[in-house]
Amino acid sequence: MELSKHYDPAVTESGWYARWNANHYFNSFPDDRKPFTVVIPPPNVTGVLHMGHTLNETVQDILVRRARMSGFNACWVPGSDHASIATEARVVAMLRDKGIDKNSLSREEYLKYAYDWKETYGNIIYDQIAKLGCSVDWNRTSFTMDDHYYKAVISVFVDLFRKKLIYRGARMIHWDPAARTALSDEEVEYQDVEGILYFIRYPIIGSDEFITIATQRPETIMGDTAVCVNPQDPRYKNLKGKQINIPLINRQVPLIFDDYIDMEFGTGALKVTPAHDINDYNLGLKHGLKVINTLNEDGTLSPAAEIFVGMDRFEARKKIVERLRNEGFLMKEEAYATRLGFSQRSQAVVEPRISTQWFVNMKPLAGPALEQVFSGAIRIHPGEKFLATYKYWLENVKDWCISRQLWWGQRIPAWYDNKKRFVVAENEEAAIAAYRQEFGALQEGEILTQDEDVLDTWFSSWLWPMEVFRGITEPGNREIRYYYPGSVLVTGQDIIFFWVARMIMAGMEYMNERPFSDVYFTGMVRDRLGRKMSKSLGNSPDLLKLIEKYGADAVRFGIMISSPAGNDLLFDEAGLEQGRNFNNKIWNALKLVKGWQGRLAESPDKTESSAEMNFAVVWFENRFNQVKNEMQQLIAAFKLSEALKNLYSLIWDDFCSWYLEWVKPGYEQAMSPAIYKRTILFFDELLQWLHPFMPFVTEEIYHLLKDRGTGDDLCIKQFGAFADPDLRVLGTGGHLRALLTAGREFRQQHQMKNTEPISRIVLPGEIFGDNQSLYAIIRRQLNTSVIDFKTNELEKDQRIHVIPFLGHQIGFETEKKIDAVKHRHDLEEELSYYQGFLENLNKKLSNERFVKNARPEVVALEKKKKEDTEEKIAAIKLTLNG
RNA sequence: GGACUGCUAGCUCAGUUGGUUCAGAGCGCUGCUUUGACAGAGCAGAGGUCACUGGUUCGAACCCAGUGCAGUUCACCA
Repeated sequence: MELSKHYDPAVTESGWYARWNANHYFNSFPDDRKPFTVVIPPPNVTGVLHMGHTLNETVQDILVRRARMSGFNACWVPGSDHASIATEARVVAMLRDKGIDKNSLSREEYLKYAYDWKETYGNIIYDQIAKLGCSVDWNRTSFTMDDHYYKAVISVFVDLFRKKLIYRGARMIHWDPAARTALSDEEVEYQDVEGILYFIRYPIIGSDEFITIATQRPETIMGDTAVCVNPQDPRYKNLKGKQINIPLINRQVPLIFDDYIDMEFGTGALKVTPAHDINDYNLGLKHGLKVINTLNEDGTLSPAAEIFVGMDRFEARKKIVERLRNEGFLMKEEAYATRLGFSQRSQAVVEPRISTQWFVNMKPLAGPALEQVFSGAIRIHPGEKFLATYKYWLENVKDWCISRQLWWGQRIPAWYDNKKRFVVAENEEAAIAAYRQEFGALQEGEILTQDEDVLDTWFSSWLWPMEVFRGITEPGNREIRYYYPGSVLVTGQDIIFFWVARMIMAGMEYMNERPFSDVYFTGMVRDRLGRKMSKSLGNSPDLLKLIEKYGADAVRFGIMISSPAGNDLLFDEAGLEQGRNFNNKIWNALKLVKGWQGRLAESPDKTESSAEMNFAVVWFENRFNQVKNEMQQLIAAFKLSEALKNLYSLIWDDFCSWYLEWVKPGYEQAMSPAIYKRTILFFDELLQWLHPFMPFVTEEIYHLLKDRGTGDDLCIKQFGAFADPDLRVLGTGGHLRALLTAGREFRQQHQMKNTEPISRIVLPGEIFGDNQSLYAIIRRQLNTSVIDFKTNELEKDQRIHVIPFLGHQIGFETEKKIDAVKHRHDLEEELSYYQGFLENLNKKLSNERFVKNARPEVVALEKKKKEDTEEKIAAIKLTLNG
């Protein structure tokens, strides 16, 4: 069969993915093998996979495929997350485009639209996961709003409520005015912004005096219910018992005293607005102040504000500043650097707001989660970066606000009577029963009404490692017993609190066991210049287009090769190009090896060329063992990028550039069948080791290399055992390569083409021993027919070019005269380097303190270095004077 | 403001318990090479005061202290 010039991923990738699935290679069932369980961090159904997902999925696939090929029963569960706020925002926007107002719909009608949306986008994401080659078990696809999953979330809510770990109460929470819902602390992102500090004077009642306060938020003065100063502040001591008038609305509020006030800041006087600031709220509690909420849910001013009612808060700020200025209350404005909280999903500026919400009491859950990580039961990679953050968060964890004023999500299972008394139960029927028990029978005509709100998405995601195996809804079932706990969780470091810590809490609470043994945090994907990927910068590439252009293997390669463990990944298409070229390199090696198939010698091999005696074969086998050992260690330490680099270099340099050249038959020569067979085996195994990283090209070439029986697919081929490398063989290989390089350099310097033979090479015999196949390599690679070993008889002949080599001398004899001047110059430079080196060694060895204090091995090593260097110097001198 | 992490070749990063065959890799760069697997390539090569300043040590990219810069994260000072 004629093989194309370049490898073409498009034709092979879809075909192989379909075949793997048809053969159910990715479907897992509990059996006698050890499980290797990975649950995908479920992407939001709101959109498409971005490069961060691509990195995560690739890492997971590498680990899962490797486990599958290492005797484990690998199970990778795919799925998606309903992402309540984000999806609701998208669906509402979609409806608006269609001219439909969400508020005109019933809950049921709305949810129908939302589910349609989910079907469309969820499937796009799954298609991308497949295109990337991810070996997930599609039969296990889970969604956080599946029926059983929904039930699991509800039952966990009910259970935690009964355990008094969930409560309902009025608290100061973060309010997203755009999404019109409460948020958890984690969903608020702070940004430094340039603000203005306004100095406003408030009239003191019963005098002509004023007291000046400083604020960033003049639009909240209508919510002021006090002005506060430090009791130690001499400026204000005389104002005790005074009332203050709020400008514009003329409301009287008391002047209060509290240590909390920093006398240095601003004017040392604070306007207290308990409804709109957490600190003011606390002050209000302490001093029994009124709470006046001047903002509506959407961020406009409420009737309680009295003025500018219905105007947006930022617009109102401008107007109020204007009026304060006109009416003489605004004393000055100062530029002020501050920090504002933004909603992670809607980007709206978050408002502190007092509101009745549901909360999880986190402290009791945090303890075991902390212990799991600190005892080493759960290992975090890379540890040093995240341990401290993890610990701090858990030790200072605050209660988790879990209710959201949305429709897309699990509806809170609480039912209220007319008097707002409530019961929590799995469903309405149970609620009625529970109600009767707690409050007695319902009044005639009275009904219980379910809470309108839904739960935070993360309140469902935290059950993911359990409920994908129905561990909550069918506790103790066969699957949860087999697959739980999972092996490794791969995710972005940005959701360590949102998800990872909470999963550990839930796992400990409901399984009394960690949900996974290792957590591998990938970095953030940035562009080539280190900027975050964002839509507005247009630097976020389209995954499917990249796969179309380079192939999925190249995308995987490109993203892994530049992704050192735990560091941010600077995404650059150059890496993908490197991956594509790598595909092609392997493809061409295939073409070369296939070409030998028709040239196999008919007679059995003679001893000299038989594979076991052949230096190239022996050397490569050991080199491969060396890399296998290195890779094993690197992968165990989650250094996947390093492992891939080693393998890349093994294939490209050691296999293609050295090994294949060494065993390549000469022009019109036959190929040794024994060596051919070994070469195919090496190739097979190289593909196998590469397969987890680049599954498509390896599977394709594996099948082109040789006819395979049914079911002999690389995807499920089990790794064999491997030995430690023989270091002596590796050493000799290194010398051989150095010799060949020296020969090439010699040719380069003297403009000798490869076709022009070197008539004779003189080598010190002790370096390479008596392996004939090795000398055969030297002869062919350097294009020479004669190798002599009489180094001490190197004639003083213009045609002999003598160079120092590993403390010895080697000579190249040619037909033409060589340029001796440049040669001398190089040698002299080399000589002076070694002389300097020797001087240092001598200095060190004559230093009594060194000889006395250093370990004996080190001293011996230095002495050996000295001897070697002296030998080298002698060899160079001999050459120069020779 | 606190905490953490990093600073090694033009770029991205390795460098395990301190020992000048240890200053490395990939990409990029420079030169040469085109009938025989591969120009999506081959071969050869150039590039670094290991952020800075001190200290410990016979010896420091590596350990310690300080400084600078960058990044991450936490924090209620209006």
